[in-house]
Amino acid sequence: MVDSVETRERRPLSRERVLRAAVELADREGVEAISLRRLGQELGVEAMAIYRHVRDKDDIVDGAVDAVVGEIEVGEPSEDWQAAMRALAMAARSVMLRHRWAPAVIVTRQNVGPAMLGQIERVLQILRRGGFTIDAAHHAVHVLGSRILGFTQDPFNDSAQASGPQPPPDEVVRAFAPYPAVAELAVAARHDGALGGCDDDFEFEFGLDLVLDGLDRRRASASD
Amino acid sequence: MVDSVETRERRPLSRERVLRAAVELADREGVEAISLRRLGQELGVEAMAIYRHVRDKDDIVDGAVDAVVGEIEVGEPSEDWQAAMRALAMAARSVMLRHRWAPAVIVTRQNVGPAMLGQIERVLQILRRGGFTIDAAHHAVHVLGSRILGFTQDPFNDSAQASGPQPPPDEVVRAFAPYPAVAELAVAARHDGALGGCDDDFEFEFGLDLVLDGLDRRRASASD
DNA sequence: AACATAGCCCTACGCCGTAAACTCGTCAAG
DNA sequence: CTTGACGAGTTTACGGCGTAGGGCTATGTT
Repeated sequence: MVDSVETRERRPLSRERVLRAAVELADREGVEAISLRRLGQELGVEAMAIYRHVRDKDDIVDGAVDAVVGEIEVGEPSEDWQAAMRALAMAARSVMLRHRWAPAVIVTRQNVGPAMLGQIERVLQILRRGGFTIDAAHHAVHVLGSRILGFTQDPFNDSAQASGPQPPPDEVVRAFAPYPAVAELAVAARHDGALGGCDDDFEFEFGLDLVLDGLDRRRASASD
Repeated sequence: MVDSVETRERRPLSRERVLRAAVELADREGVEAISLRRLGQELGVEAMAIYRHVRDKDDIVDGAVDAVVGEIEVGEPSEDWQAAMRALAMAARSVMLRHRWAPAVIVTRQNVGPAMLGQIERVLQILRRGGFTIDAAHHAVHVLGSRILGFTQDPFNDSAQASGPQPPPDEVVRAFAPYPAVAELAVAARHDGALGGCDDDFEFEFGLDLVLDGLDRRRASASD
């Protein structure tokens, strides 16, 4: 006897499948359209079934965002760091244009998924290979992240803000094992700032002055 | 006979009072805490009473955001445009630090309230007085807006995206009457870009190159 | 005195996220 | 062949959400 329709066409659910559906739904109808009932409907399943594969709704949204960030394609980076960063930025932009809901969501959440960490790693490697000091690279990530790349809300926020008992350096290194440049930065960032994290005020003024300088240089340019 | 408690201590509601309560509530418990029932509770009133003074919930959130933007204090701007912009940016930052929920919300919404328009107007005046061409000022607003000032998602988006029948220039001018520099820009922006609005791609690359240039100049600096 | 209006309340509807208990097919151990 | 555990999915229920629609009352106007 043949399998019933239900049995045949219901491939088992999975985190992957849930997140993919969430991204597609957000692409079609905006982030607000993401709800468990709606997602279940989209997947041919009751809403609560989704909880087998996902912690809660935030986990879905964070996961969808990280999936989008993961779409940013990475070729072998050019030798010239500016060219490499430019290529990465344009790749990021084209992805964000495919998923217009994503940037706004990224800004809202401070959660940093693996794909995002991977991109930060890539940026740091490009910069360090281009001759940036750790500090300079750190500031560069802040400036690039928020506006240009559409990700980052620095990953060390927790250790920085909490100011409670900080994990020992080697534990930090282990947590960031697959991301050596990020780990290097994480350790370096603990030595200076009073709280061991980023000095937000400094990063803000760094970016501000960078922009003001750049604008001054282009002040009189009239071409569009 | 004395007034009942209800009659005496219930000053009439007003849009002002609702928005102020919304800002305070968001400051205390985050934007998500803003709900009509909760707001009513906060104001000593049933939820539905709020609808007499406000269109809907989005109107409340947009209004709260604009109220926050309106908190940015503006002294007489310095002669030096860089100093003036720096002062404005720092003022904006200090306000945003008082209302940490605001920047993320601003990014989400493309609604531009009067306070926000007023700030854009101020920025444009500073820039034009500093010798910027209209075009250069336009690009500068884009670069400054999203990261540094925490507002702007350009105000001409509608006319740019819609690409339907555009209102005649004089109508645009009238809509922006209290904001002469904005109006000037709005008219200028219609002459060039294929769609009569901003060329998003250009703005993106402009900001990108500005940042890359600036970073290159600071590449080797080691101080934090 | 008659009525209009403003300001607020009440009820109800269809959404939402999620806790808890259920069903049911699969499969290994006895 | 029975039994029992287990995992995936379902069902039900709860409290909260935005808001449409209508009702009540106090005040002001004529």
